[in-house]
Amino acid sequence: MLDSNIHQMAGLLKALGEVNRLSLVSQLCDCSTPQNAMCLCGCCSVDPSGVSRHLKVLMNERILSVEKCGRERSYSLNRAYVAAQLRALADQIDSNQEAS
Amino acid sequence: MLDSNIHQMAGLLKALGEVNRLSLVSQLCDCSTPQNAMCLCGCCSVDPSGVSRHLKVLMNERILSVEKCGRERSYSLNRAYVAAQLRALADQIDSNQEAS
DNA sequence: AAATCATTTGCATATTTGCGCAAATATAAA
DNA sequence: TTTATATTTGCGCAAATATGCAAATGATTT
Repeated sequence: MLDSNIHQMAGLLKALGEVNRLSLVSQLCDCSTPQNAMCLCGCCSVDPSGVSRHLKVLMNERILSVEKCGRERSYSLNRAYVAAQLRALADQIDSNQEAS
Repeated sequence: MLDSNIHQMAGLLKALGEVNRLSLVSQLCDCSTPQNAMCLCGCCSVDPSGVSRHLKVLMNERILSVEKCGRERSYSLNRAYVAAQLRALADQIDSNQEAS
């Protein structure tokens, strides 16, 4: 596995590997429509500023997308991208064994 | 997604989401035979005690298995388990969208 | 314009995490 | 038994992280 890929993948996994952030992702995963931050506050025990920061981390890893709607911001999960990354890693783990 | 599953999954992702640990996993992924800790030191810039701690974290998340061989311990990647967990998450992300 | 609502940011703090070094432990070899 | 090798653990430290609160910002409503 290439070094740059390892860094990128580690960044993605680290962003997902925090309970409150994964709860946010899980919540967005169950919604077909984008959700704003206030609404997302309900699913994890963190105040709005904390949620805002977590969403920012998820954005930086391209896990979420935003759309501005008036004074709210609607977040949605980049399903295809995240799923593809996870499957790519799973595929490597499954199939990459070589001699020695 | 169930709360206990979120914690478990977050633990797995957090363990994988650190560059040196993911490098260790990547290294083990490329080997068909188990590797000992000294050998694994080469793939990340961490001293033996650090590697030992990282391996312990990965063990706690069931990502690796050990086998004692004399004074060495041979580590191997639990390919099926890790790949299955990652795919399960990818599947949920792909398919779990519901109304509203 | 003033009030209100949603979100972000500065600040302080507590906790966690990764790290190296040195010492301890475990096991094998001389 | 002494020595050497592999691994783990205690300790301290520095950096990163998560969090809440209060203030700032942006945008809508009254």
